[in-house]
Amino acid sequence: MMETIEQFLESKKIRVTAMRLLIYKFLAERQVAVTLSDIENTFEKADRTTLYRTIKTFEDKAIVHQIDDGTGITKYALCEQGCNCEIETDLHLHFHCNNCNQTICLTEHKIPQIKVPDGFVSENINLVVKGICDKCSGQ
Amino acid sequence: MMETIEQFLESKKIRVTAMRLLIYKFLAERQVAVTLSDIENTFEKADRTTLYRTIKTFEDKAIVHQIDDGTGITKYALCEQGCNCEIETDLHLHFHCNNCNQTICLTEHKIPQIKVPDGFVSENINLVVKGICDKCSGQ
DNA sequence: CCAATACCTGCAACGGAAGTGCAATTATTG
DNA sequence: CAATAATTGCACTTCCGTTGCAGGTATTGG
Repeated sequence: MMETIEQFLESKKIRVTAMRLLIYKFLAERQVAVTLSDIENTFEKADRTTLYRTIKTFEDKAIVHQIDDGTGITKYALCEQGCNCEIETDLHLHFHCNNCNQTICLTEHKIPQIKVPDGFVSENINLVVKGICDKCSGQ
Repeated sequence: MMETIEQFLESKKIRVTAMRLLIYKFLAERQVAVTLSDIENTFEKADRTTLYRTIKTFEDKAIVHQIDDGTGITKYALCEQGCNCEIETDLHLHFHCNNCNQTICLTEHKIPQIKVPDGFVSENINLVVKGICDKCSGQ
C-alpha cells in the first residue's frame, strides 16, 4: 500500500499545504535529526514562525518526535512506522557524533532495563550515546 | 582527614573568595542539581555573571558537573569523591522527577553496557530517567 | 457559487538562558 | 608598598523558543 505524502498527512488530519509538503520531504530525505535552524537555512523564503509551527503540528500529530541530544538545541526527526512517541513506554535511543555533530535515531536499538532505587518510579528514559558515528570513524 | 572547604578549593588551585565559599556551600547542602537561576535567586545581591563564571570555574576544575536532564536548562551538581567527570568513560545517571521537577544524581547506579551498531564508537553516555521521585511517590 | 468560517502564514515582538568585553575592585606576589 | 594577576559587576549581545495579531488562503454549508 503506497500512499502519497498528501494522503498520509490527510490521514493524520493535517491540512496539506505546500510548506508542509516541503518540510515533510526535507525530513524524509534526511537520516539525521535536524534543528529548527537547519530547516530555516533550507527554506530561507519562509518565515521562522511558520516552520516552527509546522514542526509543532507534526509533533502534535505524532509525525515527528523531539530529540534532546545534550547540545542544548532541540532536534527533530520523523517518527518511524510503529514509533509510538506519544506513549511513555516507548524508549528512545539516539547517537550524537562529537565529530560531525549529527544526531541519529537508532530505532532498532532498544534501551535496556534500568534499575532505579526503591521509591522511584520510572516513566520515561532519555538515552543519548555520544561518540563517533560510522561515517566519521570510517575515515 | 577532614579538610575545610577553603583547603579543598586551594587544593584545586582555586582562589578562595566569599562568593565561591557561599556557592560551594549552597551546592553541598543540596542533594539535587541546581540551575543557574536557582543560584541567582538565592544570592540576589550577586551579579549573574559572577555566579555564572564561578560555576564555570568549578566545572573546569572538576568540582561540579553539568547535567542535561531534558528540561532545556543546564543544571549543576557537586561531583562526588571519585567522580571523574573529566574522563569520558565516567558514566552519569540522573533521575528527573516530573512532579517536583528536581533532578537527582544517582551516582551509585551505573549505566549498563549499551550496544551501538558497527562503525559507531561510544565515548560517553547521557542517561536521564524521568518519572516520580521517592519523595513524591511516597505521598 | 458565494458567504461564513476555520485554518495557515508572516511580521513583530518578548523572554529566558548563555555568553563576552571592559572597567573597577580586590587579592597575591615579590 | 608597588606591580601584577585574578575576581567581580555592569552593559550588552546572541540565540532559541514562543506568542499575539493581522492578512491571506482554503474549506464548508447553504
